Amino acid sequence: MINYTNELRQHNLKATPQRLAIVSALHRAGHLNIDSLYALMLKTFSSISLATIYKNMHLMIENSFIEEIKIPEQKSVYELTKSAHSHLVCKTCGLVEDITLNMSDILNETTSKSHFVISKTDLVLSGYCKDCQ
Amino acid sequence: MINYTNELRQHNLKATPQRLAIVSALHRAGHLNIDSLYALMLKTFSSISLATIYKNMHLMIENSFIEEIKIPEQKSVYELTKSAHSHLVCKTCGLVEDITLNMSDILNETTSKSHFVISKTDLVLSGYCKDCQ
DNA sequence: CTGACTGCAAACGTTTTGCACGGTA
DNA sequence: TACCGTGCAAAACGTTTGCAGTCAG
Repeated sequence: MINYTNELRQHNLKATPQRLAIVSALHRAGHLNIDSLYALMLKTFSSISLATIYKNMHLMIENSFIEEIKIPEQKSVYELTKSAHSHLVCKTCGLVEDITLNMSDILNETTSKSHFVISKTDLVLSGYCKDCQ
Repeated sequence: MINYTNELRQHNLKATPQRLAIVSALHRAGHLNIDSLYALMLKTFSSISLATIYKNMHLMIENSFIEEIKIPEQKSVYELTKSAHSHLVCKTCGLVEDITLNMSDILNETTSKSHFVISKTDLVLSGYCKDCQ
């Protein structure tokens, strides 16, 4: 199990036990919504507060340590910040998976068809995972 | 101003004045969040209830008459269902615009890199519109 | 030692519900 | 006329806040 103490400090965040637990839960699970994260945390911190979870999520999002992913017809999930990528979501079981796709054609097409300057692309591909097809 | 009476009925929805007003507001504005929609509705229906708005949104989403678009760091907006397309969002002024992009390369790449069967793609391109650059 | 973090409880904003009345088909 | 839809008020829900005590650095 990786120790995130230094990473947290580099993002101006104190390495409290609760925070370390949140981060390593995200590391292990990949993607978690608030409820699942809270449920996981309760296993090790029986008295952790939902307020603590929310406060930490905001703080870590502000400091770009984690990111929120909004998903159609599902609750948002959170993940540790990594290099840009897209998401696969299973409509049946809710599984969320990362996938790295080449966006350059899309961005070129956007530039030629609009007057927007794009700084971020969020792509969610919904369908059915291997097990649910 | 287009009359949506028949379209509503085709989707098993009675054409009430409130519902017609919601639909034509969406038609005119293109994309609206709940607050803006409610504010607009109050101009013509001074006693319309937020509960009515919510009930209608759900009903019309279930019947595929309208769709919710989830946007990073902004409130969701709603639009009349049209053929598949992506969205441009301005980080400064919040403007949401439709854009039709060719997704076939992305879908092919996804098929070759994963075991998901994709049925829907949601792409939000965030950046700066012509006026806000 | 000091400021930041935690847990609790209360507050808050948003969305949902139940119900009596009113309107569409 | 029969049912569906509306508006109101209350309830439920998820999230945020204030505060006193605790802990990391």
